[in-house]
Amino acid sequence: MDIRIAHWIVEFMILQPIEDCVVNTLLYVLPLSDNDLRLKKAILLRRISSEVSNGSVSERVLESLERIEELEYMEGNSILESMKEAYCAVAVDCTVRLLREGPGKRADYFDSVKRTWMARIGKMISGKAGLVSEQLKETLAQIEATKWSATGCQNVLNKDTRNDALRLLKIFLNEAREAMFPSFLEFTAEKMNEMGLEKNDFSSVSIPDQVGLGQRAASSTLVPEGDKNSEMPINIPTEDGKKVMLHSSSIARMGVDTACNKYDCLPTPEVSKIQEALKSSTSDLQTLVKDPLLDALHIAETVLSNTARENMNHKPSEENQDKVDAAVSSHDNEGIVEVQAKNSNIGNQSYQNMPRPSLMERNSTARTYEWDDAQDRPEGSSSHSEKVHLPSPKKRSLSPLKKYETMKFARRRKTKRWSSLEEETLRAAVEKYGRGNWKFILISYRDVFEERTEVDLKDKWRNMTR
DNA sequence: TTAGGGCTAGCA
DNA sequence: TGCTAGCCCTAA
Repeated sequence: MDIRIAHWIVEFMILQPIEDCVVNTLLYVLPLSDNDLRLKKAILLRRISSEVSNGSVSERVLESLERIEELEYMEGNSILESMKEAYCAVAVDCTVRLLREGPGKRADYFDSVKRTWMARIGKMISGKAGLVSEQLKETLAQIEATKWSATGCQNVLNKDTRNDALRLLKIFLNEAREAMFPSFLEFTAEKMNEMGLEKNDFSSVSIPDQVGLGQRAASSTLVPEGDKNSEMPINIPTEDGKKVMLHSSSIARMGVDTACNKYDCLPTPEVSKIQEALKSSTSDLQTLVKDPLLDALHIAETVLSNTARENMNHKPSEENQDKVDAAVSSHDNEGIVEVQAKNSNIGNQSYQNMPRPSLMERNSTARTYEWDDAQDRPEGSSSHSEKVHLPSPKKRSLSPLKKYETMKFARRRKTKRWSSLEEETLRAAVEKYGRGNWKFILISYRDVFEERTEVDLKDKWRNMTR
């Protein structure tokens, strides 16, 4: 699948109220680029949102917030105040949680204070990171004081830090989602609706390869280096038969200013100059280099005509074995089937008295040819000396010994019994996702079904339900 | 990718 | 020898 399409799908799905395992599966199976900062941010927000919906707050949320802060910094965006507050509240809750778990965890608490506050946040303050607020500094001082004061500890314990963290995280998530534009798919659908396009018109929307990955965000920093001058349009047909060209940068601008609806490729003098230079160098190249395709076509025609002539002059041999050899040496598949069928009928009497070969043997016998790049024609052969020779592979029959070697590689997998864990997982997965989604189930529980295929899952379910 | 027919290895 | 779980092949 095209990476751009994968990004559009992930970006759209990640904002939908669907289960995390579906999102995880999408992230696992779809080809994703590492350049789309917007998509990264969406994934991090989704991760935080999942934790919040589960009512849990962990240091993973802290890490996600820090990574979002890095992305915002890379995009040149300012940090939301709600994000700073949420970060502070999550840090407090992560630390106080250990204090609440009893005296036995007191050592862990001080360790957490050291890890979460002294190291992580202290480093951020010294580095002037965007998440640092006055509130955070004050909280740091209070937390540090609890290390030496019993009353300080009690004050911290009296606070409902969990709810504070969850509440502030929710506020931040709402603001962050509002700050982000609609997903590309939603945005495109909305724009097409505005243009009065029918649903069926989507099929006629052409999306060229050069359209960037998630490049519709406001900041031009989302466009990877090197792609900034290579924007290609998305052609969207309108009701009157004309086509509206949406450029990735234009789409980005539309995200900011939807009143702007006329777009073109960066009409700067520099771009025009480069375009002219490219056109000039292309024409120079065309005059210097002869297109090899024409020669290739000519050679192909010659080979085809020679082959046809050769087939017309071919005389069938008298012996049956020769018929088989002819079939083997022929490049015409229909010829192979036909002559093989004849041969099997010819030997039918003796064949009936023989034990029936296994399916594997039958298959390997029927297909026991191998490709050989070696030229089979003797050097200096007068009949072929004037023909054009291309290094094409040829089929040749194999000796019985060779057949056995080939069969060895097509041997059955060793039977592996299903463990109770595999059976239980399969049963639960079918209950959850339904029968028939074997590939999806396999990917979702790859760690359980380590050496299984989707067909194995299907077969096992068939056995279990017999 | 899935469904279903058919084959095979392993076991009682 | 018969049964069956697991595996393979092929059509859709």
